[in-house]
Amino acid sequence: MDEIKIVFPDGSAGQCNYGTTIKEIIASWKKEMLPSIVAAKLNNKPVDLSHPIIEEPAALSLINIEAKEGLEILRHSISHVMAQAVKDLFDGVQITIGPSIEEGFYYDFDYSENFTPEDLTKIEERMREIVAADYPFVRREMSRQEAVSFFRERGETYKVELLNELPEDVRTISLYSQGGYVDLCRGPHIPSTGMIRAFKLLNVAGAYWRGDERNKMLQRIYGTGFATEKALAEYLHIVEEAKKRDHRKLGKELDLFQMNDEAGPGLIIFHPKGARLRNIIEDWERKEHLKRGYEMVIGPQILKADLWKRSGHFDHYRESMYFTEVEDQTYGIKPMNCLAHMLIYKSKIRSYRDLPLRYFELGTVHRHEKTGVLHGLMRARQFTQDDAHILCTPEQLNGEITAIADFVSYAMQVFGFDYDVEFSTRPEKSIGSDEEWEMATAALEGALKINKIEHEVNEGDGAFYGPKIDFKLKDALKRKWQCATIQCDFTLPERFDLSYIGADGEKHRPVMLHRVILGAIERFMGVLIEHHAGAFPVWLSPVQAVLMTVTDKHIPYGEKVYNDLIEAGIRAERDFRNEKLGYKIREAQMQKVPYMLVIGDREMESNKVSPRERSGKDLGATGVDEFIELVREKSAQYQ
RNA sequence: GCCCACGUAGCUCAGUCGGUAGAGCACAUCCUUGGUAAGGAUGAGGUCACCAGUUCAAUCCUGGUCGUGGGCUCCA
Repeated sequence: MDEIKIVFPDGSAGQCNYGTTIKEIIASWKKEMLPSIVAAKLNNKPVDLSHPIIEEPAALSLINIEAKEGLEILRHSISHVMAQAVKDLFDGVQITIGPSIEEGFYYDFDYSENFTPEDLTKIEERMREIVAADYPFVRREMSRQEAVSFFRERGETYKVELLNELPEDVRTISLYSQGGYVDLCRGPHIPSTGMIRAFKLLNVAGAYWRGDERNKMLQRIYGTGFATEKALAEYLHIVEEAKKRDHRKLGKELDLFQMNDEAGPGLIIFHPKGARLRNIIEDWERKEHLKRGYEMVIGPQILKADLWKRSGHFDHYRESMYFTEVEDQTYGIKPMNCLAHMLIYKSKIRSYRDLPLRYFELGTVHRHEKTGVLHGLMRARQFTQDDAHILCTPEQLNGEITAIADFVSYAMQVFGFDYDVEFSTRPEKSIGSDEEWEMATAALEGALKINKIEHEVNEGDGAFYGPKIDFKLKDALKRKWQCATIQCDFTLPERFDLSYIGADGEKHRPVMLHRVILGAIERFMGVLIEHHAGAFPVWLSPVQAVLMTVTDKHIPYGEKVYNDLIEAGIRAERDFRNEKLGYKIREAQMQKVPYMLVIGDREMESNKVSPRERSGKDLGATGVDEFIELVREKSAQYQ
């Protein structure tokens, strides 16, 4: 067979000689495209550009460097270049794995010394040399046996381990090399190192071999790469922007909360303004839950350990719980709110006519999170969930899930977020029977299907007592945050022997849903802070307006206006200090207060205020009532 | 919990190759009464995270503890 029929990416037909490489085909077809093509797909299989065409049919499509897939290949190739640079510079380094990840790539190394930030600079320099040398990425295939002895000879024991753990049926192993560096890799890769134009090494971190904490800690170098310098600069700019928005930084600057060494790690102390913000959110929660048929309940903070044994928490969640001894009794400090809700249900005989019962609690829980995971408001040891437990008949399950999904959708709209939905199934460590899990899984999945809710599936990611639907909101920087979740639980009603009397006069087991809407209020506040960069919309602003006098003689009138605003429920503050107006404005601006009300001669004479928006826009002289109305309009969600 | 880095005034940070520290902002007092992002002067403020060790001498070196940050594992 000398001639092979090929189908070009645009669908047109052509032919080439047996063994012609894809690169050669593109060169003769549309040469100008070559610089932006990292790899190709041959009959939908990703391959290198150096791949020869030796089979029919040969349908080609190209992978552009700017496309998601192209970027992944580019980054993966950069990680190989980085590994080469590290091997060149440091003796005795063992390479392990180095994939591309969402925002870049990493490579894990086993090395006796620690890499320093200066080392990163050196590695980058060496990488630039490798890029300048324009080494081709060469694919080589060998048998499993050959590959094992090849890496064993080179002292790359991690690669040998990887090879040994490949499934039996993998017989041929592919290796990629560039400029003397060889790595075990499936590929494809970019044609040569010269194609790399924009990359940066970001930081060094520890990472367990194969992500298992029982294994050795390796050193991971993170980096990122883009098709162009411009795209890299844009990415680095977003990283900077994220740093500026860091809720821990803004929390301090805006005087919202503190974390205090003396109080303990993971414990949040809300300052007046942070407490106000939190109260606004919680008021909104109560109002919305009452509207939707929830009843508010309040459980105790500690419950006897025996009860936690009964619920299964003692066996499955003990490591994350705090315990305390009182009068020879062990009490568990609640890490979840469900127990008291179970006891409320059990306090009397329930009829099917009572269901569904929806118990809502802004429940404060304590979880003994590992120190290394604590992160400002996002990950604390004490936090408050907008938690509810719904007890219903199996038939009602669908409607309840639908209603929750609607609630979440409404909440996200009110707070201004987009979101994704993820569905998680049974994890390894779980309680309950197979049938229960199947029923619960089918119920959640069914509701998603009926309501046509688009979602991803995370196998094995569910809670230990049931499968769950997670809603991940997306903030202004497109970062995802876990907030709402719906978890189906057939186990707890069983363990607590919950029942209701059905229309048939018989006892039946109710089904339970655990759900949160905003999740942890603390985390949600953290997300809000970062989403708005601290400049909250009027309805959420801890301080909605600052009154500022031009001179001391305006203070009496200022006090009168202040009283009017406070009376009307506006969160106003006074800045009547002996400072210039510009100074007061600057301060209010940095505190990101939505309105600054200037009070001088003109306002005093006309009985008005002059609001200046946070944007810098001057609204001109406005009656006090008129201003109150304006703020009310902008706070409609809250009223 | 694990790996690495870090911890200096209320905040942001400088500094001391071992001889008990400094700036800007904030704060206080005084002057100034000034219309849309910093008016001026003076002053107060630190057991250099904590505990040991080495040393004539430790904020600096060593070890430990606590905390913070970036990750890993885990998770609302």
